Amino acid sequence: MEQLSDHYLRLDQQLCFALYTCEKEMTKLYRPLLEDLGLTYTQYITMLALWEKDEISVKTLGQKLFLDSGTLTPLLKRLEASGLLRRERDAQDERVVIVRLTEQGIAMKQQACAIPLQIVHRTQLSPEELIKLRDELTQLTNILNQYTEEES
Amino acid sequence: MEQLSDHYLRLDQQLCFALYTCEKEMTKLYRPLLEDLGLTYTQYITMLALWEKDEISVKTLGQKLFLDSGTLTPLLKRLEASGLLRRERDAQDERVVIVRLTEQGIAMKQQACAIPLQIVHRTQLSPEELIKLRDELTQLTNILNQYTEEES
DNA sequence: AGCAATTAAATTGTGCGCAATCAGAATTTG
DNA sequence: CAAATTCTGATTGCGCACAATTTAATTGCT
Repeated sequence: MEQLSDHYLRLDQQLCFALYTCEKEMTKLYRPLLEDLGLTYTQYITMLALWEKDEISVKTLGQKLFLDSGTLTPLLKRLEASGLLRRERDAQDERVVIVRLTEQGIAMKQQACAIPLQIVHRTQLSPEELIKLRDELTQLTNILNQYTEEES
Repeated sequence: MEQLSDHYLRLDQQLCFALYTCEKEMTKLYRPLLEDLGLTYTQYITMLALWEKDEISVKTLGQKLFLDSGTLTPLLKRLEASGLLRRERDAQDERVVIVRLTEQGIAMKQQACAIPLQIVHRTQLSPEELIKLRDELTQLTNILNQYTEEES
C-alpha cells in the first residue's frame, strides 16, 4: 500500500521536474530556428548578451549569463571560429580576455530579431501571462541564488 | 541609438532565459542534498520515476522522463554500477531492456523522502504558489511539445 | 622591493542531452 | 514464407554545465 509520504516523491508533484522538462522543451523549440543561424541555444543567449553590450570581459559576460569559464571559453572559441567575434587580451590587464563582435557578429542581430516573436507566438501566452511567468521565474532564481551563494 | 526592436532581443526580456537560469539554479540547490545519496540530478528524477513504478522498459522510463536512450543507457549503467538497479533483457521481446530496482535502490527511497520538503522550504513559495507555478510550467511544456512533435 | 594573496582564464574530467546511425528483433505484407 | 518495415536499445559525436585544478598576471602588505 502506498504511503502518504510517497506523495511528496511523485514525479508529477515536483516543481523541479516541471521546470526541468519545460526548459528542455523550450530549448527544443529554439533549435530549428537557431539552426538557420548556425547557433546552439547557449551560443544564442551569449550573442543576445553581446548585442546588448559588446567589448566586455569573459568574467562580466559570465556574470550576465550565469556561466563560468569552463563553459564560456570553448563556446567563445567556437563563435570565434565561426567569425562572429574576436577574443583579445586586455592590454591593461593581461589576465582579462575581451570579447568583441565582428561585423558579421553584429550583422547577425538583424536575422535574429525575428526569433523572439515567433517563440512568443508558439507559447500561446498573452503578453501579460508571459511577463508574469517570466518575472516569477526570475524572482525564484534570485531566492534560490541566496542559498547557493551563501553556502560557497 | 537603440532601436525599438532591440527591446525584444534584450536578455532580461526573454522567458527562455528566465527558464534557463531558474532551472540551473534549482539543480544547483539539489546538488549538495543529492551528493549525500551519491546521485546527480538526472539520476534522482530517474529514481523518482522508478520508485513510483518499477520493472519498466527503458522506453517507458524515457517517455516518463522525456529522455532518450542516448541519455538513459549510460545513466542506467552508472546506477547499475552503483548497485541501485539491474538491467535485464525481456525474455518475451529481446529488444526490450527491463529496469529493476535492487533492495538497495528501494531502500534509498527512505533517505530521499526528506529532500522535497527541504527544497520547497527554500523556494519560499506557499503551497498554493508552488502548485500554480508548477502547473503553469507543465501546461506550457504540453503546448510547446505540440510544435516539436508535429515537426518530426 | 619582495612575497603572499587574489584574480581571470584555461584546462581537465565527469555527466548529461540529443541528433544521427547502427544492430538486432519483431511485425507486417505481398 | 520471404522481403520490407518497424521497433528498441546501444553507440557515437558534439556541445554544454560545472567542479576542481593550474597558470599567469596583478595587487596588497610589510
